[in-house]
Amino acid sequence: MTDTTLPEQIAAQLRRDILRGKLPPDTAIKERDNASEMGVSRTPMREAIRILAKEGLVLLRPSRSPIVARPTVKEVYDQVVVLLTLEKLSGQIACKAATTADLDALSDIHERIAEAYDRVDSLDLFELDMEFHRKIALAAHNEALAVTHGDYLARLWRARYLSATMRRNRERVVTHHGAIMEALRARDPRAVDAALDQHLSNLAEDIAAAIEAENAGHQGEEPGAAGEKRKGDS
Amino acid sequence: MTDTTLPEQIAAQLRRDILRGKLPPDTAIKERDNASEMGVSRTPMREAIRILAKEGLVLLRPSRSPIVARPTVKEVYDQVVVLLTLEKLSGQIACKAATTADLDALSDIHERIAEAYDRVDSLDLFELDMEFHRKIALAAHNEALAVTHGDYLARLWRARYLSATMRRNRERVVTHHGAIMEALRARDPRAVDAALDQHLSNLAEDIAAAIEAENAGHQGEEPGAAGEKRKGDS
DNA sequence: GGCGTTTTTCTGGTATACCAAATTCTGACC
DNA sequence: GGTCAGAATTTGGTATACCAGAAAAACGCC
Repeated sequence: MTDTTLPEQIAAQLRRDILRGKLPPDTAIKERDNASEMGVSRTPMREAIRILAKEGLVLLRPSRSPIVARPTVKEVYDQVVVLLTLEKLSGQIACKAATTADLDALSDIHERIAEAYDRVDSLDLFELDMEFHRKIALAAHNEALAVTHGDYLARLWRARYLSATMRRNRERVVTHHGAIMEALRARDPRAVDAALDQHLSNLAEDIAAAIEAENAGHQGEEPGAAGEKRKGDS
Repeated sequence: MTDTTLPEQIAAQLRRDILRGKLPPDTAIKERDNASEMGVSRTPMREAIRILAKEGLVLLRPSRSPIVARPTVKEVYDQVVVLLTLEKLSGQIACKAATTADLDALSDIHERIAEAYDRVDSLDLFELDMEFHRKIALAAHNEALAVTHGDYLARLWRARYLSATMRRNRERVVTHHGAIMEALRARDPRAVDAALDQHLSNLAEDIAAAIEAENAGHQGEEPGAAGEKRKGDS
């Protein structure tokens, strides 16, 4: 909350640019240029970059320009594993700790997603989906868990955005969300576990496919190569 | 670790001060004063404070001096729950992914702890213990998991340090670590799960007791900013 | 003509000066 | 004497100027 802080605003703007593809992977984020371009100073821009670095969207290198991260399939998959674990933990705790208000809020988001799925922009839809998952973590009433879970959600934003853009699975998403909700309302830990497992396992596959597709496309520079750029095309 | 970056150094220094009690909870960290006191500028001090804030050691308030965090019992307990979950996940994955080199490194730390337990300073011992748990996460070869797990380890440093200082449990710690190691060597997921569960559940109790004890008598804070003086009774 | 060295430049790191908001102290009025 | 308002001080937020290290380009030597 209190997202009126300047570095947060800058970070949000950059985040959208990255997610929308305006700043593709490997793009250098020069704090000086970006700062003057956005009409702010280097100091808040610097902090904004750190925020994005913490989220894993940009990669900080010593004595080098930060660049937009190009996560490997394994990295993303590993992150999904952690996200799945955290969300399952949230579900388990939520079976005991969730209030009816929590569950109602979850239902509300669920219905908004079902209603808006075919209508809104992918990115906006994504914020809704993220809100749904965030509410699950919130329902556990464990702040540390909610924060860390939220961090992973943010980190996986781009990957999930890619997967969601390349093939929207309305039925699957809505059905899965419904199953999760039902299990939570029944306060049945095993059912929650199963529902989350299925939902996020499918997500992992989609994301892996999306990342593979994206990385297959650029085929140019890869990690490890020092100066292997446009050499030899004269 | 080659991260000799200035903000990291400052953060490390402040971290030790906080853990050692030189900066007790609720102490204001005025970036201006601290900066000039340590002979650096506000900029790196500012970043250092952000690092500690991310670790949960200090609390950032809008338009107010950051203060050393005084976590409640519930907050710490919640964090232990997450740590336990992450470490159990690490153990599960490590049963398949760990190399013999990983396990050997773990054994090495284990023996160093057993050998040094009654000899070294609590804080130094703690870094060893932390290294043991970090190695477990490392053995899963999942970077995101290792990083997040490491974050929680760092966040719980102070609480674990308090608990370890107030009552050292040599037998328990060494025995538990041994059990974890054996289970990992056997690559038996269930045994690993049980061993970690037992170890960290006990830890949770100890930590809760330590935090409660500290918060119970926190009205008499300021037992000496630079040195610990037992000026209570007698 | 190729390769090594030097110089130039670009970039992030650090220090400092300025600004705005908030808290607190003080003084006046009720 | 208590309380509220205003001014000054404190403190974090922001902008900018300076510095050091590294990459790249250009020049010169082999």
